[in-house]
Amino acid sequence: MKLIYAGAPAFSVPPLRALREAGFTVLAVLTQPDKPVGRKAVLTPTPLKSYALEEGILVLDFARVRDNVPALSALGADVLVTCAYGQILTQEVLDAFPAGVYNIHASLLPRWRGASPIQHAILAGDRETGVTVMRTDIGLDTGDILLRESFPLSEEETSETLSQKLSEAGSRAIVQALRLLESGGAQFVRQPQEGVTLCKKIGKADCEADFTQSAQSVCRLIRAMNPQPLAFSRLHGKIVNFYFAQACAEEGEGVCGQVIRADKSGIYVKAGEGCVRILQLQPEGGKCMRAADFVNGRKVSVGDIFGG
RNA sequence: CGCGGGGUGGAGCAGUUCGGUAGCUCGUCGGGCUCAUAACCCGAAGGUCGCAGGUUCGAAUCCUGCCCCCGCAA
Repeated sequence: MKLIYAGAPAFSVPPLRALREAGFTVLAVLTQPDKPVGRKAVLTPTPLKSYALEEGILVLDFARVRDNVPALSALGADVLVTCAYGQILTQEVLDAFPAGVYNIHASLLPRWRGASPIQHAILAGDRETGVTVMRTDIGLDTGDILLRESFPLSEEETSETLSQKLSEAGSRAIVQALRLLESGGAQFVRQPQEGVTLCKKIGKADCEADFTQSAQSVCRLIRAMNPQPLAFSRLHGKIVNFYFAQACAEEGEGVCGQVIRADKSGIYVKAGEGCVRILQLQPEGGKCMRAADFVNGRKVSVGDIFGG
């Protein structure tokens, strides 16, 4: 079975590797054009493109796939596998693959259709998550399900660690899925009407910690936004990004967002319910550091208030 | 030329305005106290103050050029 693989972020690399190791022929990799990254706006290829180039795979990085259907068809692939590709496919694109278009999605559909399933599963405190391989249709992650792989989601997981696990699960799932297709044993299940949730792309504006909420919620936000784009708050008028924190029961006088204890064990911030023990953070303009170091440099002390 | 912060012993910072023997907290090592300790007390080691040049009797500090790190925005 010959295929074209579409993706972009690091998340999409392992499944491609797995498909090739499983013996599938990857005719080309479809990805996003290089984008300017960082302060110096250095033109940077997507992780998937870098991998493809190293492996000597043909790379197609159209700004708009929909305008390049003939070029895709010309390769003669049976299927298109997509994984966090980042472009909406048109019917014309879907029709260009005789054996169909399949997507690896990082949630248990129909929950968390959309752009940020991993972050939202953590934000919502889901107890379970996983990956879904579905037959792509014209809707937003609405296609029929071929198979899913699920596992428990602990309160320790960050988007980074969860993303790795899901990427590995997705690798196993897509290989299994394509084998089912080849053998003719594929069975599709329509997505249920119940349990549908949507998630949009996450921006920095969604990352500001609200200490009037429960400590658990704040910690979920921090875990969901680690390592990108990072949950934050303001202290003395400057932005402070949070890397790691734990909810705890520390008691103390103060308003929500106020520091009730600060020592080498962490910075304890009073929340709507419970207390957020910050363990690792990064001041605006500075490097990521342990809370103990931040306290050491006298950048925060008991009574200071986050969120001002 | 998108806006801004920063480079000072192993870590986090002060000192730079108004040049004059390099300081604080933590860590490390040694010793002490203690049933014990992440607690406390005493002591020690450890720094080309990002790099280069300039001004000066004297530069972390003033002037010029360069390198590197980071936040926001894209």
